[in-house]
Amino acid sequence: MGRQPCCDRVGLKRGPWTIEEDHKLVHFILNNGIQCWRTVPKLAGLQRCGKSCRLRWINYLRPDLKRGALSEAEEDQIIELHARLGNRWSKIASYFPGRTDNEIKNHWNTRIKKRLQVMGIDPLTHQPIDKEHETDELLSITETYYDKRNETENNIENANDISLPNNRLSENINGELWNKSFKTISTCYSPSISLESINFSTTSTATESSSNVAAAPAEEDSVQQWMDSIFSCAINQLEEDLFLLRKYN
DNA sequence: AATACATGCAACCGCACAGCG
DNA sequence: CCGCTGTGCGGTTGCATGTAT
Repeated sequence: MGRQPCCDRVGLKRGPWTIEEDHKLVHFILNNGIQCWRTVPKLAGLQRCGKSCRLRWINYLRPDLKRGALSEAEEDQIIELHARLGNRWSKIASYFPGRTDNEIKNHWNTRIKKRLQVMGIDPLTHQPIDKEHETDELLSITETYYDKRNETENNIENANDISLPNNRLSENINGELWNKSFKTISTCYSPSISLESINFSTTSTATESSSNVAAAPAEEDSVQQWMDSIFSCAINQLEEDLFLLRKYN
């Protein structure tokens, strides 16, 4: 016995939405809100299935949607998030208020992928495509970089309470590359940040962590947000380093 | 001007998962 | 624990539009 279809498809309209349908859906949702998508088309007088209505609302009709092309800065952030999160488009979209997962996914598939390929980067792995021409040293650094980045980011993601850095972060933030990155951050981001001042410990308690976090540039941010900023900065720096290494090797 | 091909994006499909009885 | 339902997600498709020949 297969799964039942989400709705009775007989007599339901498919394909592009008309202006009249859009008006009906917007009018209904703004007046009644959304209790159950399955009932929305019936109550709104639409010959569509609930799923189709939901998609239309989320991807096109929501009033808080940001229109227009994605900026280069947004593209860069998508690349960085994709390297961390993979094809988890909804998760990536959550970093861009007013943008939808569908929009970001489409943008990735149609533009960013090509941009990365032109740059010689595999969009899937975010690693250089042509490894034959890389030097051993560069390959080693690249691998260390990605390993440490993945390990550390996984630890952050897996931490029970994302507001506290009481995970095994210190074990990962100890390589030379990371030291270098944090030094960079301390100059470009905030002079008060250093590995010493952060002093993440596997045994740190919530209170201890909070006092360390107080040195962070934006006290109102959660540690997760703060770490995101740090990683963003660190990753940019590392990518710049790799670029220079490639250039001069 | 006509045709073929490429591109971008809205929409659909099927699956996974959470919540509930 | 199990089955059903509703929702959300990621992959894919198909069409409209733009560009090249």
